[in-house]
Amino acid sequence: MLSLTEENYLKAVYHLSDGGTRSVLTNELAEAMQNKAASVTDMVKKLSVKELILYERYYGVKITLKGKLRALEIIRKHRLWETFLVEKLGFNWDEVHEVAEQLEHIQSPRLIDKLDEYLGFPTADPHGDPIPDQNGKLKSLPQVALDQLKPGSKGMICSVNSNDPDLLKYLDKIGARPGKKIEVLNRESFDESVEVLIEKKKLFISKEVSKNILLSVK
Amino acid sequence: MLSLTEENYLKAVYHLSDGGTRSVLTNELAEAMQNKAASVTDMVKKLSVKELILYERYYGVKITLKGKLRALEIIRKHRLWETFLVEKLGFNWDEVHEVAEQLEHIQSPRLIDKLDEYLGFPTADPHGDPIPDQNGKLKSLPQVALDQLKPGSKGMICSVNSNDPDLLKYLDKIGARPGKKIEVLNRESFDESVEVLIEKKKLFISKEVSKNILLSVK
DNA sequence: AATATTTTTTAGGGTGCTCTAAAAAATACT
DNA sequence: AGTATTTTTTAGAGCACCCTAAAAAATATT
Repeated sequence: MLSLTEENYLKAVYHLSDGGTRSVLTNELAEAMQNKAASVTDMVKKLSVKELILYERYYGVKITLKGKLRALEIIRKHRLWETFLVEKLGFNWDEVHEVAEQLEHIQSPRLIDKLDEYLGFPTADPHGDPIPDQNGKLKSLPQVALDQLKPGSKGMICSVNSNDPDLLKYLDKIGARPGKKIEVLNRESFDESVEVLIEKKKLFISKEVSKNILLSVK
Repeated sequence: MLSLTEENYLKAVYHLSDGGTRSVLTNELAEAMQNKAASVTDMVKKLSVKELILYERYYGVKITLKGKLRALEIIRKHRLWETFLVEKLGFNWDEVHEVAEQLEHIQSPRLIDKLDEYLGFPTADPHGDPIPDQNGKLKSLPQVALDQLKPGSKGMICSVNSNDPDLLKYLDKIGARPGKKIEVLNRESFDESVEVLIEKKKLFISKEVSKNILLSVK
């Protein structure tokens, strides 16, 4: 049984390590959790006793298989709740993150499986992020960030790599939602902004923003 | 902003005082919260500073209007979630209490209003208990416990005054669910058990159980 | 390579909620 | 009324999670 705080730390480790690929440093985790480094050191020791992460003094942490599965359970809940909020309750996709952060900690395997069924076993949440199944399996297509694509490329927005409400509102306003087709027209050399075509409308997207838009390309 | 613990204490005070009618003693609250009396004393001091209850040393606590409204918000959330679990997710009415105890603490007025709307603004939860509206108003009909009724009386089960899963399962098994019509046939003098008719079936209900079945009678 | 800087850890402390043991107040008993 | 019992409160302490300040280790600079 993990405390709410432990769950949040574990999730942060998972995300910061890109799903267990990289090691995560103490200060990164402190930044993400909005805590001081000293507090992080305490917590990672706790999680490492529980074998959810591997902790080596001065070298940060790696998530274990056990920890990864536990983190994926939480992410599964988060993304199912987000889907529920948008699909059933009529929330906008840019308004659900905060509430889902609370709902993801509800403890009841039955609830989450029933919710999954009620939603028709969705494989992606409203932001396009894949929803892990009961076993923690992710159905993820390869994704490329918009700032990596050459002019001429076409693809579909499949996820937005941010929870910043302002960014999400902005993307919503310009029509850059998951599921939308997008074509890269041109890249300006002076600021690396990119000109794209979304639903027959031309628009410019800054380098900063384009890094957060993930596409699937054929 | 109340902590999870404060919310639970406040709710207990509301329930134990029958909605603010009676005073609640420290030991009652300790029993209800499964804590020691000393811990209760600490907490009631906190809640009384926040003006949610009136606390007088050695004489227990009374809930204030402010406290009552706050408690009703939590109860509203609890009952709306229970309704959701039964109506939408297909839970049985005897399986929802525990999960609703968690869900009731989710902080998001928008969520709860949307949920209310999604459920069609229900006025009673699956146990027949009234759901407070946004202003804390309860739409409650006068209710009588089954053990108070004379043979010959007819009524409808409108709520079951217990969260004991075993009792709820038992009532579910014998068909004594909220909404069911019921007629009192006879009362046995030796053990005060009562013979009733539910959906054309005769059955005996013990004194203990009959105290927890609340009816509305014409 | 020695020194300066940055990162991380340790040490010690604070708050929220819980406990036990002892003291104080209220209540019950003779 | 005076004593015994029950209830409640106070005092002091523990655990989870957070902090600051100082020490230790790693890294960067000259």
